[in-house]
Amino acid sequence: MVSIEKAIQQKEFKDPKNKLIVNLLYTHSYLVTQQNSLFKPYGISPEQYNVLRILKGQKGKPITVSSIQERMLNKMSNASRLVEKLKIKGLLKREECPTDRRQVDISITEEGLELLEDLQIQVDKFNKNFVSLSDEDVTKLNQLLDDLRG
Amino acid sequence: MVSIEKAIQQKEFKDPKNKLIVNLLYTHSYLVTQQNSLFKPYGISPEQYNVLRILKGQKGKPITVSSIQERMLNKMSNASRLVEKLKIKGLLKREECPTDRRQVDISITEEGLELLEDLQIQVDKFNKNFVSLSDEDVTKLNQLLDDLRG
DNA sequence: TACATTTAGATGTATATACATTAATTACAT
DNA sequence: ATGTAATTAATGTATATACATCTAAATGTA
Repeated sequence: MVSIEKAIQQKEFKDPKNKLIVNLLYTHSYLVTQQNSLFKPYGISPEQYNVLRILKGQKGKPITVSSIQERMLNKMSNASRLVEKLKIKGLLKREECPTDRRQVDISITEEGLELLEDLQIQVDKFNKNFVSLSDEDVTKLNQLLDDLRG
Repeated sequence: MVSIEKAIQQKEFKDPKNKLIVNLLYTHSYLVTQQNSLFKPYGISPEQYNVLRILKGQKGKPITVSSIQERMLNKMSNASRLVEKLKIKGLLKREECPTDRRQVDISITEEGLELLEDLQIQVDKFNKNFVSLSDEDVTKLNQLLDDLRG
């Protein structure tokens, strides 16, 4: 195991709370770097995957850009631009909302669903593999992260 | 407390390991959003702060760009560009390394140190405030994150 | 020495976040 | 009904990551 102290060549932390902030930032970066490798062969980014997952969860029912935004993991994501990228790739379609012409109805295409079919399997595999803690530790870690934001 | 399920409007997760991945991504985003507000008045980004901290830790001894890179929280950071931004702001200086003309000696300026003086206090305050868990829970959380990468 | 290899740093491009602003449309209040 | 406010999505700009490529300089070897 590579300690953070070693990874960033810092002798020690001011206190455990400061270390926790660094630990979160470092662990996130560690995760995301590996996620990128996973997604790369599929031609989409983790954020674009997030959008596709949201669309698939709609089970055919269209959703607006702002609703996608609200459901994203990172609330600062720019759903409008991510949607545009995915549209160019043919993974979703955009239609004018009939009841409100400001809104746009977004839904996943057959191609989008096909891409997810394989990719989701790989993501699940990756997640299972990445998290090699005991069930108990996973639950505890989830709990503590929830508490941290509490 | 806002559960992730509510925050991203997802009914449930496939399993706790999948939830943990999402939890990490979501908690990170939650943290970074608040960090950005903290740094904004100081005119530097969290990443630029990371560079300045590394330089301050050198206690006057210059350091190369690649060494900065190695010590950064996100190993994919582009230290060369971050250094350039900080140089423009007068917070660090770049000097040609006498023993190897490929390398560049970076060191923090008096202005950089002055900026850190106040900012570090605010960062410590923020961290203490952000992490409102018990000492025991902080230690446990640090441990579990370490294990996760183990 | 001469040439190939490696290393350090800079730079180009694509993607994404952060935040402000704009245009079009809808809702609301008078 | 009309003017104002609010909402939706798009867009502009700055910062940063991700990854490839380039140049200059150092290193290593025949």
